[in-house]
Amino acid sequence: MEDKKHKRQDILKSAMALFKDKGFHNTKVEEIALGAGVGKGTLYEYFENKQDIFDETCIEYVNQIIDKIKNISELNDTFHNKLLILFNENLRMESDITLDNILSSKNIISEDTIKAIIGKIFEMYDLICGIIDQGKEEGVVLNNIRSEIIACMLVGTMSQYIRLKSNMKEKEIKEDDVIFDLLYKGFAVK
Amino acid sequence: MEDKKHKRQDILKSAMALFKDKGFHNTKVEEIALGAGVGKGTLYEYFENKQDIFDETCIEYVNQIIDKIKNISELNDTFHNKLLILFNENLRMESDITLDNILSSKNIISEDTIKAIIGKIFEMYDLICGIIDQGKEEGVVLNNIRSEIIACMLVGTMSQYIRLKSNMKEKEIKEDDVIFDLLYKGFAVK
Amino acid sequence: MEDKKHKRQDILKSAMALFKDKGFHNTKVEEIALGAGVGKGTLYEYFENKQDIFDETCIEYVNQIIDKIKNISELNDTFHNKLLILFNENLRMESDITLDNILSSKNIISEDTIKAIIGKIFEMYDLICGIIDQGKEEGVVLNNIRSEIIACMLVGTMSQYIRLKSNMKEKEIKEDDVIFDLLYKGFAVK
Amino acid sequence: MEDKKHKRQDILKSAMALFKDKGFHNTKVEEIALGAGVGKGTLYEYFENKQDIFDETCIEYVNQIIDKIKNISELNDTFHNKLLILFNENLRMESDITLDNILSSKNIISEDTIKAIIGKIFEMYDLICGIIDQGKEEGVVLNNIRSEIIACMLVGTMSQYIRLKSNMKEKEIKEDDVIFDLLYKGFAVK
DNA sequence: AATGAATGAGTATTCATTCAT
DNA sequence: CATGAATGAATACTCATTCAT
Repeated sequence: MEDKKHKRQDILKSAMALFKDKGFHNTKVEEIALGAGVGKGTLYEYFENKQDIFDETCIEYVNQIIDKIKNISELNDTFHNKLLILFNENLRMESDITLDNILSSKNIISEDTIKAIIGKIFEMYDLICGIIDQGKEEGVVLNNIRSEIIACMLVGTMSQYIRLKSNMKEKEIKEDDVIFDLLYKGFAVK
Repeated sequence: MEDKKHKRQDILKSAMALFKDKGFHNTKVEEIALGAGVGKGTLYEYFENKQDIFDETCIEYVNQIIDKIKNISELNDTFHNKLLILFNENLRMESDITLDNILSSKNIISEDTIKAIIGKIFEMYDLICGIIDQGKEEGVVLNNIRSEIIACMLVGTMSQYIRLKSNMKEKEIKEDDVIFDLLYKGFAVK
Repeated sequence: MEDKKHKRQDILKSAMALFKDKGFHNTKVEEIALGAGVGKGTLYEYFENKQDIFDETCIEYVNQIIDKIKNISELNDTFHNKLLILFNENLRMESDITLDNILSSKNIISEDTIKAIIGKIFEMYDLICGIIDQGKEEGVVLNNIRSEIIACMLVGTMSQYIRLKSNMKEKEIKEDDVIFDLLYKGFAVK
Repeated sequence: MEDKKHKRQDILKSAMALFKDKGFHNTKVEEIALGAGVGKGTLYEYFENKQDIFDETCIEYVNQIIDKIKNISELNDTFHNKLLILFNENLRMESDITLDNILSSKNIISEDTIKAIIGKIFEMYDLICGIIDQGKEEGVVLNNIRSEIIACMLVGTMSQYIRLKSNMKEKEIKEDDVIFDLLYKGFAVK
């Protein structure tokens, strides 16, 4: 039974790597099997079809992201530090926390899975709002603005900053703390 | 000659609509031809292959976005108003200005086209930085922060806000001016 | 247009030969294409799928049989001679006139096609009953027995006789006129 | 040992039901195992492969038919009554006594099994000829006609009548005794 | 002896591309 | 120039068979 769960994980792992690298249509079922160290037919013992594998891969990926944020939000630390950790974590992952890049494969994922992922986005926002609420309690964050809106700015800016860095590797961009400061104080002259 | 250019545009237009709606792999060459009102073989008179059509479609799309931003930046108006127009324009398009959603089809676009698009992203950033520089001249925007970084916050926040709105249609979110204000002043308690 | 109809016929002809020889499941689509002198993909220009080809093949085959019987029934000849021709025709074809051997592939043919074929069996019976009615008018065939029942004996006996001959080639069986006589007079001692 | 024979029978029984219902290619080995209440692997303890199971199933089926005819022929009764019983028995089975419907799966059965079945057809004919010979001795059946030929008419007519009944369920056909009479006296006007 | 998880050979079908008209 | 009929390479999926337990 343990073994069965393990093989399933192997398949998902192999699939995730390939889907990330080559996309859904350019990944052959046989490659997934090869990567997982099992036979082609075995995939169909654990999954309905290729689509099913993709959907589960998305869910799995999304869950990993959620888990990371949850861990951060449960830390015994200040709002500021949690934000810092969240930021660095994302930088390290070289992916964004928005989950939106998954939704960009809308024409591939099944309706049900899309709904599930949108649900996860809610969940993620809730977690981040929790962190922001802590900031409000600490008296660090403005009280009169809905946390969702602040979360939106945080998430958007962070992920955009990360994309900018990865796209424009030639131009040196290392203003990690500048952008952080910007979020706190805005760009307006006081 | 005029006619030739025209037919080419028809094909690109048909292709863009289909690619947006169904993605690259789910769009059949025959459908593109049908939508353009030409024969299947004709596509190959104007383009190398399906891949080529996709690449050109991306470039075309990107150019449209650039054009819009250029138009805005060339307006004879204040920094604040230009930002407002940019924001509303994007809201209206229900797509983001980041071009990143195009880059999410990395495994489809050819290397060369990706480079071209990244070039366009530079271009877009330059245009937005131009607007921000105007803000600095007007004394409205902080002078001691690189414009790229501010642009990054602007672009990221705007697009994230738009995504949030489209994903969570049930939850009423209409804090358009709140988020605008947030960018100016940050979320920190003064 | 003529050409198109022609190619369709080529495919059906190739398919019929292969299906007769090897059955549905042992006949590969590629073989049908090869036999018809066209590419694999071409089959799908003219037919929905393999199943469709099979169904059409059955209908085609059935129509050929019906045509033969119709031709015989429309001859300007006596009941007896028509029966003789029918009998010899079947002997020559080395298949039976019952159409039932087609219905033996029940689990292969689609519902609709089965219905169509059963309809054809009615048609065939009607034609044979027509011949029998002529016999009644000629005063050669008993008037007080439903023609269907007589047709049943005719068809059954003929086809069984043919099967017997083909299965038991070693044992000499050449009582063609004996069995014919038997049908007329029965086996009872007078 | 008893147990071994029993399990073998279970498998054949399950297989026969499925093959009759769905045909060879649409019956999965797993289903046979399931129906027999054994594991998939167990089938291969008792049979070489799926083909082998099918062949044995055919033989089994054929033997059942032979047995029935043998039982009838061994009855202590008149020719006429034996014929009547044979006829009704077949009607009840809703299948024909000809074994030819088995031979219609020619492309599935192995060469050897086909030979075996043709042998069985001989056997069956011999049994029916025995019954007919009894009729001759009783002075009821014409003496100057080979029994095989009469058997051929009997078998062919009976099975055709049964097929007709099953195919044309809507049209009422209940001339069981009429067709019986027809065999005795033929259709000719005296 | 009995099992069923694992396997991969085998095949129908799709669709971008070609080229004769 | 324009076309669309013809093509076959490419690939997801099935299922009989094996073999470690």
